[in-house]
Amino acid sequence: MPELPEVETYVQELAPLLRGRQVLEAAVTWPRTIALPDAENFVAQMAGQRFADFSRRGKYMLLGLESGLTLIVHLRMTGHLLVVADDVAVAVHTHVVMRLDNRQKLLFQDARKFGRLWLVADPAPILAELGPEPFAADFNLDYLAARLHGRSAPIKALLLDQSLVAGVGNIYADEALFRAGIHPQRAAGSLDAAEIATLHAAIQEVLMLGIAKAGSSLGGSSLQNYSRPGGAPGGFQEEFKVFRRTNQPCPQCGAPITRIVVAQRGTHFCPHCQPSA
DNA sequence: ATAAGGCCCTGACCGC
DNA sequence: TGCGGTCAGGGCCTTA
Repeated sequence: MPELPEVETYVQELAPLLRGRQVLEAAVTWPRTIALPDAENFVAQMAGQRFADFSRRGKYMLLGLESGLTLIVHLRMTGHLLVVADDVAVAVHTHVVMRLDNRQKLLFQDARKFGRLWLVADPAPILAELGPEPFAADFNLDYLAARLHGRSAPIKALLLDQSLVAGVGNIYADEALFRAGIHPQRAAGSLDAAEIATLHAAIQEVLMLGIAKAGSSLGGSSLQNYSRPGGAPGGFQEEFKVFRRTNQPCPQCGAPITRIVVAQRGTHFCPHCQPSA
């Protein structure tokens, strides 16, 4: 599941491939992929659009078009965007094809069909519920403390809440909590000031490390399902400390990593380094 | 308002 | 080998 680091890398790698390119025609084969407008209007409106600028907000990719419209893409679990030559056979799970003006085509593939595309004049309503970017000034200790104050939900659940901080998903939530030495089931409101500060730093650090890895030409990315926009597979086994390392030794103390379920999500932690209370 | 659970999907995996 | 069942999970929706 692509999270902020992978989406950031995606955007950076897509930009040079798409900037200035015009969409000659679009086709949609799984209409539910298109969140806005409906698939028919999406196809009609995408024709002739030219890609201009590229950015990211949380896990959303924002592909700005010269017309002023924005193509928003959320990969969710298994979505991929890739640019291939026009004559490449379209693989299974390809739900959107956009033929470009340079004998290439932009594909959206998604085995699980959770990913979504929007074509809108104003991205703001789509992004309205997102919290601050993890590296922005408004994601600070005062903010985090205020948002955690009084909350009984497990801290892991709040880290997954995109309105608290945008872009953290299941992988980096587990990694941040491990780095901070905080048990994922701790009631969010029970964290003291020192723990909040440690967690705040840990969130930024694991995301930064993720970006460095996802962006490095050798390291590839984190995820089995993640592949580069050009189509080459990203590296699969990431050096995560705890994520999906059930029963493997903790890199800090050697205790076996434990897997539990928190907020309906598989959750991995070290019971020794992340004591429950 | 908050918390918890279901839902969408299908490839991977497991046990028989 | 084949087959049925279970699991994974981001964001959205419903329920309490």
